[in-house]
Order: sequence, then C-alpha cells, then structure tokens
Amino acid sequence: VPELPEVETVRRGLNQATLGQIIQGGEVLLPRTIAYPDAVESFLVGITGQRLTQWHRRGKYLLADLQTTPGESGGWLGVHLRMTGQLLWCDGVRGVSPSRHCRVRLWFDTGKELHFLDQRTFGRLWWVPPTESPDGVISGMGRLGPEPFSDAFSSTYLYQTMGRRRRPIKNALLDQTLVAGIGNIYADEALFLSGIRPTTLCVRIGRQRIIQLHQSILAVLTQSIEAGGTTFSDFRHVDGVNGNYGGVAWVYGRAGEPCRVCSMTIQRIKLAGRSAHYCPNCQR
DNA sequence: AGACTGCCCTGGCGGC
DNA sequence: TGCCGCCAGGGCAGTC
Repeated sequence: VPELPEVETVRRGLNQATLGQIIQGGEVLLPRTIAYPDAVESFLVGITGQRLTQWHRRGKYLLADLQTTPGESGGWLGVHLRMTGQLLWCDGVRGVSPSRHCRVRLWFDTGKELHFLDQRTFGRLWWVPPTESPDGVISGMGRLGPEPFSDAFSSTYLYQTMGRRRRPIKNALLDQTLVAGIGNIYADEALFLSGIRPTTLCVRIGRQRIIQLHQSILAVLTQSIEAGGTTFSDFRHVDGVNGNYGGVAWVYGRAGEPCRVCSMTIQRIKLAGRSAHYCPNCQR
C-alpha cells in the first residue's frame, strides 16, 4: 500500500527515467481510471504532444508538469496510486497487449511506455488543463494538510491542531487534512516508536509526547524513504523492483507475534475502519 | 464543524 | 476440490 515514502520513491524513479520525454499518445483500458476530464478522449487529447518536465509529490499524489513548448504550460498529469496502483516504465511493443492489470498506457517518442497497473482499480489519473489549478481539479489535493517534512508541520502545529481533538490519535494521523501522506503502516509504526496507544484521544496527549510523536513520524518516514519504500506490501518501483523498509516492522502486520522490545503479544484492533496494531506494554 | 460509517474493488486465504 | 465469506484500506459522499 503506497504511502508517502513509496510515492516519493516512485517520484524519484520517474524523475530519473521520464524527464524530457514527449507523450505521443495513449490507451485507456479501464475508463473509470480517468478522474478528469470526464471524457477519456479529452484526457488523451490533453496529454498528447506534451513533454514531461518534472514530477512532484504532494501527500500521496504525484503531479507531473507538462509543457507544450519550452516555457508554455500544457497543464499537469496527476496520479494517485491508492491501494494497488503501480507506475511501470517499460519497453513497449506497440500493439502487444500489456499485463492483465494494466489500466492506462502512455507511449513516448523514444519507444518507451509508462504503464499504470492497478489490481483493485481504486487508482486515478487526472489531466489538469493549464487554465485550471491542480488543487481545484484534484479536489483531494486541495484539502491536504502540511507536508510532514515542511516547516509548517512542526511539533507546535501538531500540538495545536491535534491537541484539541476528541478522537483517537490513530484516526487523526490518517486524516490527510491534518497532515499529508501518512497511511496505516506508518501511523502504527510512529505510534509504537512514541509509546502512544492508537486509541488514545488526541486531547489526552501532553506536549512532551506530541514532540516525541512528531519526531517518530519524521524518523519512520525518513527511514523508509532511505530504504526505498516497504517490502511488506505489493509496492514496486517504476522499474518493477520491490522496496525495502529496513526489513522489519515494529507492530504493523504482527498481531499475535511477540513485541520486538518486550516480548508482549502485539494486539490488533479496529479503528476508523482500519486495523491498528500496538504493543499493550510499550504503548500506553 | 467535527467525527464517524459505508462504499468502491479484486484476489488471496481460512473454514468447512 | 470447491464454494463462501472475510479481509486488505485511501478517499469521498453521506449522516449525525
């Protein structure tokens, strides 16, 4: 499940592989993958002939700058991988049918192709025309809270924003309007590292523990980006290679197994419709 | 406004 | 061996 570190890894791969290349055309195999414009044909017409000049990341969204000619914007190509989406940079053989889960394929002037694969079909693509703004067209992006690595996401911000809320801290961490990019895996891992139970109400967490949580969030995200994303998911780099989040999770996916610190059995509960994993001894 | 629930979707797995 | 139900979860619409 791609979260911020996985999306960041994909972004870096795309910036290595695709910059300067011109989209010659494409094929949409699953129309609902295209979130905007409404008509698939408008999407294809919009991106065709455009040069990819930069890939950005905002939360779990990817956004490519497009240029019609040097200095003239051709809008943006937005991508959200959701649960099982993958972007694969491959040697295309025109006319040959791609893999079973391929939803969209784009072909380039060099003969390379960019495939959007997505088993569960939750992933979405947008073409944002130059006359509009990404934050407006990609509504979820417009609502995102600060980036974890930005100055805006300080421990003071976290304390002031979350400190008042009457809801479990785990739910708050998954709320993309409070902080962008954290998903189920890193929320559980950050809460373990800061010794806080996922059920703890935000309002019950003191200043010192919020400072610890802030540090833990940055630590777990940094470590995973350095490792190139997680292994414990079906995440793949743009070249199809698996990630390697330092190898092990502290609690995520370890229900019933002994805590790596104290050997107490890791618990799994349901919060906000998601599974939450924690150590009942280390997290209070 | 804040918080929560159900839904979308497919494939893998446990139980019988 | 086969079928059924459950589970995974990011974002959004709907509701209280």
